[in-house]
Amino acid sequence: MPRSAPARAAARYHHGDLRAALVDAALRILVSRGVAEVSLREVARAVGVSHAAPYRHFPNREALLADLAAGGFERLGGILAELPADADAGRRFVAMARAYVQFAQAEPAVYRLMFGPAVRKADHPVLAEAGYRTLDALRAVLCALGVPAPASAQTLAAWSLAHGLAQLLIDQRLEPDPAHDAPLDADTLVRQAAELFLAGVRAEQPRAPGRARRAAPR
Amino acid sequence: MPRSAPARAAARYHHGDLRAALVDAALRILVSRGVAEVSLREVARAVGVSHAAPYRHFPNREALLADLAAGGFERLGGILAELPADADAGRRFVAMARAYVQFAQAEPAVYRLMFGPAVRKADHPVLAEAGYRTLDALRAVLCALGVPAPASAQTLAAWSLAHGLAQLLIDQRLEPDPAHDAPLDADTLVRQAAELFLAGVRAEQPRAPGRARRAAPR
DNA sequence: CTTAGATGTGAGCGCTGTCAACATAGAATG
DNA sequence: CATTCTATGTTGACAGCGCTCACATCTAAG
Repeated sequence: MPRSAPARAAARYHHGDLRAALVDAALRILVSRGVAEVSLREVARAVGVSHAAPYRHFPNREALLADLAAGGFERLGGILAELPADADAGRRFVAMARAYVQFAQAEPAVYRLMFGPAVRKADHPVLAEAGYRTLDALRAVLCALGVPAPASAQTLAAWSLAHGLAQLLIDQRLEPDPAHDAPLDADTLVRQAAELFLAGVRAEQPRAPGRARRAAPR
Repeated sequence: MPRSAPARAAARYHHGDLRAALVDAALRILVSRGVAEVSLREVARAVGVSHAAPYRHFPNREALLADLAAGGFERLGGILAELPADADAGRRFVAMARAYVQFAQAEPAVYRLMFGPAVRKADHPVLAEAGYRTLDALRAVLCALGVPAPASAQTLAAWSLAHGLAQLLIDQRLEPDPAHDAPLDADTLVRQAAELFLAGVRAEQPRAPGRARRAAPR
């Protein structure tokens, strides 16, 4: 069966849009069988081209994975951008944390690709940029909460909390310890953690009248 | 040159303690060149045995990696256990967070192995157990802080914070955004994050009656 | 039409994990 | 001591992988 618009005949020498088809197949394999199974040869096989064809569109395997990661950043960015606007910045923060972790749980393999070491961001500056922009959404909410500096420890701590929670959840590190029966509802956990964080921010906030101690560490 | 005590002759058929030598060589390669370079054949080469010899001691590559991860848990457990006792539970908590992140930064590849998906804990229950025991140390400190349930959201949030911070740091996700010149001293960041967390815990604490926070801070 | 560039093919290299058959050493047993 | 058993190491092989090359084919510009 032909696979896309410009493909009318069954077997054509030129594919039409091989690059997109490769990314598509790779994503399917990534989601269903894990990153280890995403080989250029397997992807080529899935699309129905020769094993060397992908090299006309990607310099190497990592570049293909980087493309998948970039797609993940796009989806995550869209989700965070379309969160319902809430007057209460605190509720907005909690909602964002929940959406963030839910994304990681919905696409664990992609999430690992986005933030893990599989694709070195040094070789793919687009990804570093995408990461910064994702962080910007978080910054905006925290700014509305009254957190001063844009790259403050609070912002990074918030991200760390969400990232750590996501990571631990998708790597099954928070499975209920057999010693203590805890059903562990992930979403509840995220909400509680986010509120705990909020409590911390609000507790430290009043101490800054006009802003007391700013950067000046040590 | 002979490599260990029971090896006096230059080339013996039996190695003496090949298993330990393999783990040792693997760790060296892991640290110096990354997990991707840790191949059974390369490790065997480094030790000076044939390429199939490792299969007498490990059923597959993942089992060798699991051993490295277990070693990491042991070292981390030792570090956390030997933290200087401090009367103030809050200071103890901050010290623990710092030690935790410092370990991750000192042995990033091992840390990733310990908590990442490279080694499936389902196949290596020893690792899951080790993870729980590491968490126990954290639980103890938080318990001293007055956090009620042992598997409470607070405990998991604390772990998530430390884990996320460690992960983001070793994956270079917190590199100073070129847009904002922040030198980003990791240790300061960890301390601030930990104190923010403490503030949150203390702010939520008084709501629990029957026992106010005893660990009278400052 | 001609030709140049882009895109897909096929063969092949060296690497890997893993297995099976074989070789050897050390320990247990007679 | 001689024998046998078992643990351990070796050799050889297979399939799969990333990647590169020379070549084939298609598309489009001149």
